[in-house]
Amino acid sequence: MNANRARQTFEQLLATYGPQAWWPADSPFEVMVGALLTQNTNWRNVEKAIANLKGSDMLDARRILDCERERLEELMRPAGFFRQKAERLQILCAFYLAHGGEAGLAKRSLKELRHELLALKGVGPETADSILLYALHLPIFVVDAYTKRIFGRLGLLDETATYHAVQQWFEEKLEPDTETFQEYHALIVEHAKRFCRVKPLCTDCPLCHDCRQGSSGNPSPFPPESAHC
DNA sequence: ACCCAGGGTCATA
DNA sequence: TATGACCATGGG
Repeated sequence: MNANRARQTFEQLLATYGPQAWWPADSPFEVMVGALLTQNTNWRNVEKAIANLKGSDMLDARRILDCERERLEELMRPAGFFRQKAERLQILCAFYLAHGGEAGLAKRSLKELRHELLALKGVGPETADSILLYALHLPIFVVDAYTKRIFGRLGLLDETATYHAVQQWFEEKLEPDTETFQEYHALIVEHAKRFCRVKPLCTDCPLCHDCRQGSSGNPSPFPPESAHC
């Protein structure tokens, strides 16, 4: 009965928030840029940086790679960590071009691509998996701080679990379906922004056992008494 | 004036 | 392997 908690929570999130239509971007390349820029950074700031790039007609791997570092840094400044991110974005662009863009990347296997992405400076597990899932539409589950926080507080995961352990927990309980993985991670982020911040906001949280007690009389299908936001 | 954000790298023990 | 410093902007 506990084996389906991953699936049940997904259904509940989907019923609560509806489809999230992630990743917000006009192209796979823009997804890759966003995945790098959003590292430990509010998405609003990322949008400003991407708007700057678009406004200068610079949202292009070739042009970013050829761009003077200082100029690129200025465009990316709103996204924070702009010096390291400018360097790392150019590295990612070089990788992108070396593989023949999306068409070239699409011919390679998930494992192969993941290994190569992780070898790039500035690309860790979450960034790599975000690119694989949302830019290349490959079925891999993206784990972030929110994922650990939510499922940790629900008592389903050890909050200190490694990235790989958390990823496995989901992937062994769900069918390897790209659309589901895309929707699930998006829903986790949407939910976390509302209810699962560092300072818990335990009010009418749709996942939280304690919050659900008073809301209505419907018997909660989620047993753990310890579950809270 | 603090805390936080859709992480990752590197140095140190 | 496991912490800790560091990176930097902008909103609450």
